[in-house]
Amino acid sequence: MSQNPILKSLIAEQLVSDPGSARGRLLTEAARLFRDKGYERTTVRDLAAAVGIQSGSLFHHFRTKEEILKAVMVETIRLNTALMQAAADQAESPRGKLKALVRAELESINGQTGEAMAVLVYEWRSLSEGSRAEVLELRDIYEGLWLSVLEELSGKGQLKAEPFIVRRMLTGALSWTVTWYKPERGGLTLDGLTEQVMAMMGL
Amino acid sequence: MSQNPILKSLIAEQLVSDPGSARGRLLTEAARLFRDKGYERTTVRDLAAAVGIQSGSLFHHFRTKEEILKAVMVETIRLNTALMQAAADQAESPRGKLKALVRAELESINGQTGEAMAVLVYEWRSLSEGSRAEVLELRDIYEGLWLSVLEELSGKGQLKAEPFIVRRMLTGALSWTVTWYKPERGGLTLDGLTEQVMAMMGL
DNA sequence: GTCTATAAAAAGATAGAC
DNA sequence: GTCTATCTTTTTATAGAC
Repeated sequence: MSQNPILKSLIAEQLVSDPGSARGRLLTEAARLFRDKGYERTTVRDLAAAVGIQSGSLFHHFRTKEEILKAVMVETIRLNTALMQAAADQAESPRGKLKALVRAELESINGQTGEAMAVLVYEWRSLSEGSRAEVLELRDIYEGLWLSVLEELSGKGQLKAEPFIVRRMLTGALSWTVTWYKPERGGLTLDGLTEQVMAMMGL
Repeated sequence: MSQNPILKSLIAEQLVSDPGSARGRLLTEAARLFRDKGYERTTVRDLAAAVGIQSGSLFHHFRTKEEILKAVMVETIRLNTALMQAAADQAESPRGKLKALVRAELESINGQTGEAMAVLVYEWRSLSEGSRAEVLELRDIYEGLWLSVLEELSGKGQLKAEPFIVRRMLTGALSWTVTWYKPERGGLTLDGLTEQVMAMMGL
């Protein structure tokens, strides 16, 4: 199992769980179930069965079911903030940076960690009030990354609408791809999809 | 209670429930609860309380809780197909038609029927397999309306990306506005938001 | 058409043995 | 760290009176 160097360093810093560990495997399976069935429809018995243990044993790892949801969200946003940062750093021009961000977010949503990204976007309501604050704080960092690139682009007159509105439109549009984009069949590659998104914005 | 003439004629044809009727009021309240708490977190007791009856009495109107979800979706898509058709018919040019569709969908999502539109988009997973077919059939008509306008625009060389991809991006982007767009505070009107969306596409 | 009462099942969580 | 067994609560749905 070869691992992304970014993921590797986050694991070393204990900011995300090793996918090979018991906790990591549970969170991976939880993300998949939460995306497919929704958090509420997923029972603790489903979660336990997915990693091959009994439901009672789950509570040795997490105090409540909601704590699992929160962990999925926190670790996902930490990982993806690092991924976006790395993507943006690779490019020089503002346009190149935006394209790299779009590509990276599409990859996250439709790739291995896609389940977890979808959970982050669509299961917000199921997070308890207390947990929201922590996730929100992390999300602000993530969004700040996007905004700084969009504002740079806007400053050069290359953006046709307001940066914060463009970002919100992109959030909706890119996350929605999880419901329809199937890279396996049909000729549209991730790069092709990225191009379409950029083209749509006249970039 | 003055009513939209389009809504009025749909009620007359018994394609959607009168919001004043018992059934109509229940569906309105159900849509609101389903959007705010999610379908699964909303109990039949919540639904009953929202219209001032006991939970047992609900089952005189609907056989199951899921039937309520399905009814919300079916009636919402019927109403909105009619609304989009009327909007598109008002404009002459392809660009004008697209703008009218964007405006109308934003209005639906963020206006009085917005709760129900959000349910349609975000509660799809909670619909039983059997019910999906019926809703899907109606959705195809709705989407066909958008596609014909986008293809017309594309034929004139005014669209920078493929019609079906643009539509899917718009679906995600416009429905996502329900999570952040607050017309009351902040200066952005619905027309302003519509302009931003069109501008983003270079239109 | 709504009420009360309750059946029947499902779900989150706990306790103690191994 | 996982198992079995079970408690407690919640939830959908039903039955029959009014």
